[in-house]
Amino acid sequence: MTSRREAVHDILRKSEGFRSAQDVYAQLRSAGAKIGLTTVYRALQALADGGKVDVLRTDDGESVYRACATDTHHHHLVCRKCGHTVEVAGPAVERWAEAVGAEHGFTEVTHTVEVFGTCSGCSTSARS
Amino acid sequence: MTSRREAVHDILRKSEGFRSAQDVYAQLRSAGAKIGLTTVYRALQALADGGKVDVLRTDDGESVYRACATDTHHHHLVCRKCGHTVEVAGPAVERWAEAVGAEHGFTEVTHTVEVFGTCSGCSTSARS
DNA sequence: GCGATTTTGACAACCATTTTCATTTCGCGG
DNA sequence: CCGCGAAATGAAAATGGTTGTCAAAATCGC
Repeated sequence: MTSRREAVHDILRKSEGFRSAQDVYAQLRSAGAKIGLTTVYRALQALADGGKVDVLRTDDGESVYRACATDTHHHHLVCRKCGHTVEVAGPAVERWAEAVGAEHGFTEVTHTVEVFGTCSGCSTSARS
Repeated sequence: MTSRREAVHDILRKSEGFRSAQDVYAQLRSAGAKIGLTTVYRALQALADGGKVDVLRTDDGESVYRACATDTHHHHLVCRKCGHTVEVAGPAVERWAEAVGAEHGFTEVTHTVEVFGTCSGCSTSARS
């Protein structure tokens, strides 16, 4: 684990929601770190490859990253307003995906699931 | 519904799996149509906005499109090898997403789900 | 300390997608 | 059919997230 990867991982550990490479880079630079954008991308990729970080694609096509709170398989419930993110287990989804795959003769079935909503904090402030 | 949008929609209706804008453009041009890449993108966007076409983002971040076989809410089971796609209903997923959202105090809950696997055709040929 | 290997950073390159703007097409009413 | 305003189009330029390149720096293991 090199110092740059550690710095990148640290930012994600201290963040609550998903962060883009551009975000992480901007934050590190404004904190005075000497790090290149390419290095940020590569660090994020290495962290993701090592299972330390989750990646998802936004509607815009950009990759965003979040430090894993748990090693177990999980999904994300993300506030569409503030980005607040909760890791959730999805046993019902796993079962459904397996069943649907089997029903149509598919093997090696994998799935992606993301859930979006408005969190209680944002619902409350939107009303005031 | 303009002639360009109709042409684009036609390509998707005659395709089985998801197609990228670049694919659709290449096919239209090689069939002799005089159409611009930008127009393809805009036609796809209009079709998606009108609910006639599903969009999803690939792992590469590229958008791909598929004509909707049904107006009802559905998900996709996609072969990772050949692109063969089946539309599937997911009542268990809907219930789970609602429950998970409610459990964490979220409102206006939406979800994205895609399922990937190797279809029976590809499993069979991979073995030969 | 040393050599081999890996990582880094700045810059260039890539590529899907969107913007710009002049032109064409569309849809409607007369 | 014609005229008109609005919408759509196409080509070229621009955008911006991401990756490749390559020399230099850092790391690793002995």
